[in-house]
Amino acid sequence: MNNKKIQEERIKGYFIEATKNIIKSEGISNVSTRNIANEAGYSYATLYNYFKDVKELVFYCVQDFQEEGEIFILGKVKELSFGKERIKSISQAYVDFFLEYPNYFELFYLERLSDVSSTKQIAHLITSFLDRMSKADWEYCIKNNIYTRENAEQIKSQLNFAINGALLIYLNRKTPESYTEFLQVVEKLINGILD
Amino acid sequence: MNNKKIQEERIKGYFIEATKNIIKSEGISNVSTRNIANEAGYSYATLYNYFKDVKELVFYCVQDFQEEGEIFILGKVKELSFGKERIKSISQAYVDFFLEYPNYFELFYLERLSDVSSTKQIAHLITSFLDRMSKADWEYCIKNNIYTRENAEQIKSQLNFAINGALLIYLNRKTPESYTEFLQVVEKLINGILD
DNA sequence: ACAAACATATTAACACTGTTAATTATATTT
DNA sequence: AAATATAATTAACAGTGTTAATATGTTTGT
Repeated sequence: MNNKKIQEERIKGYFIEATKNIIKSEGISNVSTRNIANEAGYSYATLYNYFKDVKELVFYCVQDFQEEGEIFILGKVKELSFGKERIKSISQAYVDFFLEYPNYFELFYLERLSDVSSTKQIAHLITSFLDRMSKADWEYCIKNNIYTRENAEQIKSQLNFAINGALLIYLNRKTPESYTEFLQVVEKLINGILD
Repeated sequence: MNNKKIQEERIKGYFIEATKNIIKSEGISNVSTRNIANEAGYSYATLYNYFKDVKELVFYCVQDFQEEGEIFILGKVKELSFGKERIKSISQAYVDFFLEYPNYFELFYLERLSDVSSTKQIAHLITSFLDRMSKADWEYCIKNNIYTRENAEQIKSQLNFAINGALLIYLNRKTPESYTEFLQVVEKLINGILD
């Protein structure tokens, strides 16, 4: 009974790993059942013994990619102490992460959700990512009267929406046109919201 | 020479009209060459005599949908006079428009662009939509010292990113879960940015 | 009026896609 | 070793976008 579960999880893991590799290297538009199965070393139909559909499988990658993101972001702010400046740096690093891995942004925000049960949790995982990364800093700011709790909630929400909106428009609508221009826009945006 | 151009534009129009109808009623995921051609009264391959690919055709709909949006938004703010409150109402109406026609938001922001030449103009049309709708109000505010020009640019940018980010997360990630909750979030967001 | 040239529309075909059912292969249990 | 359960595979279906070859209609020159 337990062995069966372990083996099942292992095989699921092979499919997830294969999917991750394809998203990482070729982007989500190149993800297909045949493609995944080939990379995983199975036939394409085997996938359906372990996942409801290919969308469910694809969204299983979110968790792992987010762990990558956490490491990426924390690596960029590790020598900073809690506070407003660290929130700025985390926000900046969050943008940098998706600039370096635009395929992840596609998965996180652009890909249509499936109607499977786990969807809600994944969606929550995604939308609370930035907040989670800067949680301690916000608490610090509130405790030190830099922001009121109410004020903090408001600004946090603004920041999250604005940053993801900016990424959406840059990555999916190529506006502004140049990379450096976008970096300037983001910097102004973050400072404008937090100050 | 001119007749030919006229006829060509007419037939293009039939395809665009067909595509618009499908997007409107069934959503962008149900758009297909066969589907469009059937609605337009042609064979699916005929499409390629008039458009480089189906994505080019699909993005031709943006202009018409935006005109719908303009009418929708202006209809909701027509008795207001220029100023900050009108910017708020326009922003609110902008959100309302995409809440009523989420398929349009998908096309405007979620659909992957083609690499055809006209892409850049369409992308610009999309990303400057909200700014265009409130252009006169911003000028009014600057002239009346409600905002400095620099300040206005900053806030306009924040507003645009945040609103589209909020729509992205609500429409594509179902966060927050309820409609009414989202309306509250948006109202707070708009007020928070503009005040 | 007729044939040649051109423009346009259609069908057939290709290489894909996700998904399901039937079939085969592999373990497991009796 | 035989019977049973489990898992993986192939075949098939109904789609997709796109292209090439074919058929149709229109215009032009003789």
